[in-house]
Amino acid sequence: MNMMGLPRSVGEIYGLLYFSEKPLPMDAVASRLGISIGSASQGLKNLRTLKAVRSMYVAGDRRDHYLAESEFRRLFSNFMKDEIMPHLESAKERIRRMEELIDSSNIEAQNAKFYQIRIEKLKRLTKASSRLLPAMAGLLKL
Amino acid sequence: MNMMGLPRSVGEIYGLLYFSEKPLPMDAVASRLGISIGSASQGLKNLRTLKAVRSMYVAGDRRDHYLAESEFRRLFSNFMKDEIMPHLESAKERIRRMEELIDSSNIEAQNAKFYQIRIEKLKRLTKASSRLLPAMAGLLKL
DNA sequence: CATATGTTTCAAGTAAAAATGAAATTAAGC
DNA sequence: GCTTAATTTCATTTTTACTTGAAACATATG
Repeated sequence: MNMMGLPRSVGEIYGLLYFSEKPLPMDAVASRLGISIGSASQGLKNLRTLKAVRSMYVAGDRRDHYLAESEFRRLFSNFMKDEIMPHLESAKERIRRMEELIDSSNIEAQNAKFYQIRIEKLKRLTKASSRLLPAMAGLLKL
Repeated sequence: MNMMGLPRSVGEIYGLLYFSEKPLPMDAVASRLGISIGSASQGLKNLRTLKAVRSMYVAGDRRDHYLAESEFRRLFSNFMKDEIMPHLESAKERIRRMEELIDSSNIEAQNAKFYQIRIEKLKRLTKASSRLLPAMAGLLKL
């Protein structure tokens, strides 16, 4: 979770649900972890957005009950699609703009050459990432 | 850098050096980025630890001069080796201890079964990660 | 060796992120 | 449609992370 840029508490919520056979209502999560229901609500919202948990109906109980997505392969591929890929695309866009800037401004030939080489490396990196990262999800045969 | 758990300023230092043909002394980095020399010193220390920059001697100048490592493949594999792999190992260790705990404590058979399945998934994840992540560095032919 | 220049360290200050708690909103059950 | 339980939202507080600046340390040079 830390790697995914989420607070510790969100990791704790996921961990609790991952090791719970029954779906848990929010108040149980909050009291078990000793956090406020406000935090629990926000944390669960984050996890729902990532599709790392889903809420389900439990007969005879008004409360939402939460269940962890336990297929890491699916977690990973969702995260890739929703978080990493958009970043990569915006990186590509920024690199493109940088390139234009260098072409249009009158930088000395030697410096321009250097910048172009560095930009080329960045382009190769983003390209390789776009290729490799989605492939990884496929390789994760868990 | 964010993904690697480093502050923005460290990313800025690396970015500046990445696009500098000449190695830069610390005070140039600090003044160019508008940060204190204390921050610059710490940031460069971080980057040196990651082998993302190296300092070099420049004739006739007492100051250390810094140059960015521009091979992403090398950056990636260093990061993998020094930061990711140790984490993975400690994760494996924690999983092992969890397993022992379940075996030794008298949990009802049905629950124990559930925990074992979840732990099995974690083990497969760490195993796959140990296999895939280093392989990625090799695939990064940039 | 003394001085000046460059660098690191770290306590204190500042900024950013996360948690709380209570008010607002939603919706279930009667 | 009213009541009440459940949940969300958000201003405030708390915590954590980052930056600064000054002192300590290191090292080159005369």
